[in-house]
Amino acid sequence: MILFFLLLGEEDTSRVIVHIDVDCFYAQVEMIRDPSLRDKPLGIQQKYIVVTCNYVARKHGVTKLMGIKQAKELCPELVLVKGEDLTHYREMSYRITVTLQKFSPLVERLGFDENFVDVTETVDARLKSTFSPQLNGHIFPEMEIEGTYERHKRLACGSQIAAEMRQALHSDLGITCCAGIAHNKLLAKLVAGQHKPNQQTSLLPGGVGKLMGTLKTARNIPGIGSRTFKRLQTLGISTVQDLQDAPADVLQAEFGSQTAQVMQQLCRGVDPSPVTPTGPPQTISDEDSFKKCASLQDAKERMTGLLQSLMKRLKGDGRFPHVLRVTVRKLSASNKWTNRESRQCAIPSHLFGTGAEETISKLLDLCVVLFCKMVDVNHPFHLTLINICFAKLEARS
DNA sequence: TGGGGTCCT
DNA sequence: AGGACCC
Repeated sequence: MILFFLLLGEEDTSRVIVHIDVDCFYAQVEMIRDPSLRDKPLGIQQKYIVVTCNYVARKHGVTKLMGIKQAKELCPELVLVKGEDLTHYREMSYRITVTLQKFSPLVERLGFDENFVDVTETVDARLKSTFSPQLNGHIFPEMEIEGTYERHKRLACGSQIAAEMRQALHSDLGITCCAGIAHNKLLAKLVAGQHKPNQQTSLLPGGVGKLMGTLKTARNIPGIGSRTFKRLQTLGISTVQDLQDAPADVLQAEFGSQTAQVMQQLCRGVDPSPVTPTGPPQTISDEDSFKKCASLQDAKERMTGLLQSLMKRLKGDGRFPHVLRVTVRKLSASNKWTNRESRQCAIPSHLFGTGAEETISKLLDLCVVLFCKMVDVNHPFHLTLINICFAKLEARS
């Protein structure tokens, strides 16, 4: 049946995808670590930015990525916890993914605080035992339709599984989250945001157009980033409706036929991309930003610190990296971001054979070589960021 | 605007 | 090695 429709170019609406989006993730982790923070306005601080905050702080108008100064003006009682060290967030993030993997092996991470889960097979298995679930949580669009639940058993079953996932996250880890349930990743993610925090929403197939219509601009479609959006605006395209109405040949001329087709599918709520299980990380990196680094000595001290914390993470991972990359950001007249430069080299395997001290010192030597390919240390320089990345992680042979 | 990540060109 | 995207 499915194959027949796909051969006719119809989209596959038979999957059941759950998107899990943790509420104000870093703030929750800190509130779990220190429950006395629960009823206080809390912001997580990285450098001079509040990267996220709890809902008490949001009531006072504090938002994500707000400057400390402005946040304190809006909310003088704001409690700030430093969050530059991601260790605890990373650990909780993986515990969340592991918990979700008990429901299906098809779990895809997106950042530290979002996961997609394809529960199609679980739904099919449950529905075989002639059991008719009620829909759990909110429904989009919000309206009473006769027979809604009967005609959408698979969605209702998915919503029950989502509720069980959220219960497991809460009882096992103390984490609250939102969930979106729909027939593809795009729609599951978008619908999850309809009721926040700590709630879940299921999308009826008939509500796709309305859901896409809630987006302010095409920029709000995941997959259409700032660069692509600027190019669209060049063509006079700004809203989702503009994109839906745009002639295919106009988009093809600007973006090529493949990306043009993907964009026109996305703006209609069509997303055939599979949930791809994430597996162990491809890279392990650590970075630090600062006002000024202007000497090789300073850079070496900073890189040593980064290498020390990277080595601890590597021990937990169990694999060994075969590539080392150093990235710097130079203080630049104009472009604050995208002005990073990087150099990489192979890591000789024997380097991890000896003690940690030895290893770090040899890695630092490699870092200095890479660093000097980007920075003329005989000339004055001014860096604002250094990143060290381990890549090509493989089991030791 | 942080401190991470992914994949593609 | 850089660029786009995501959080």
